[in-house]
Amino acid sequence: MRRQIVDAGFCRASLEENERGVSRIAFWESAGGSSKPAGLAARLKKYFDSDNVDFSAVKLDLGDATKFQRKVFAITRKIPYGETRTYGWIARKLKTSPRAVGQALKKNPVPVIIPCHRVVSSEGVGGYSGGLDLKVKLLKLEGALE
DNA sequence: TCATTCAGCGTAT
DNA sequence: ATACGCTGAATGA
Repeated sequence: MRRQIVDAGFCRASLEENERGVSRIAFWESAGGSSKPAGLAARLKKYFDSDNVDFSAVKLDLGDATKFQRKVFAITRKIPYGETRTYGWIARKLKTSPRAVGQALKKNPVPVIIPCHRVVSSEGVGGYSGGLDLKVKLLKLEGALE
């Protein structure tokens, strides 16, 4: 398993990948520091620099995700950069409830690559496991939010 | 147009 | 069996 740190100004991210694919991304607050991104890490960095980076081909290792969660993740990955969908929109596609969708998204092990921040509530932005402020920042970064 | 309520469904316990 | 959410629709004022 390989682990890299991406420094992105308003936050830092750790990126883990193994032979099966990317397994986890986690964020934390940043206050300086350094790293040398390469490969996918470089693309993540580019994304944080406000570029439209396409992660749709990135291989993922979803680990212990349930079947339902995988379905939600698959749909979420197809939401284009700069666009949003509602929990209800995904729920209708899967014939389930919006709440169940939120539950599943909360378990997303690889934010950004699976863009769960693009899934918002019908009124407002909804929640985010990495902190609501980060969700808002990502959406603004993509121009999906004023 | 708000503010509450509650239906609905996957998970955790 | 039961309680809880990254919700949303219905209800009531």
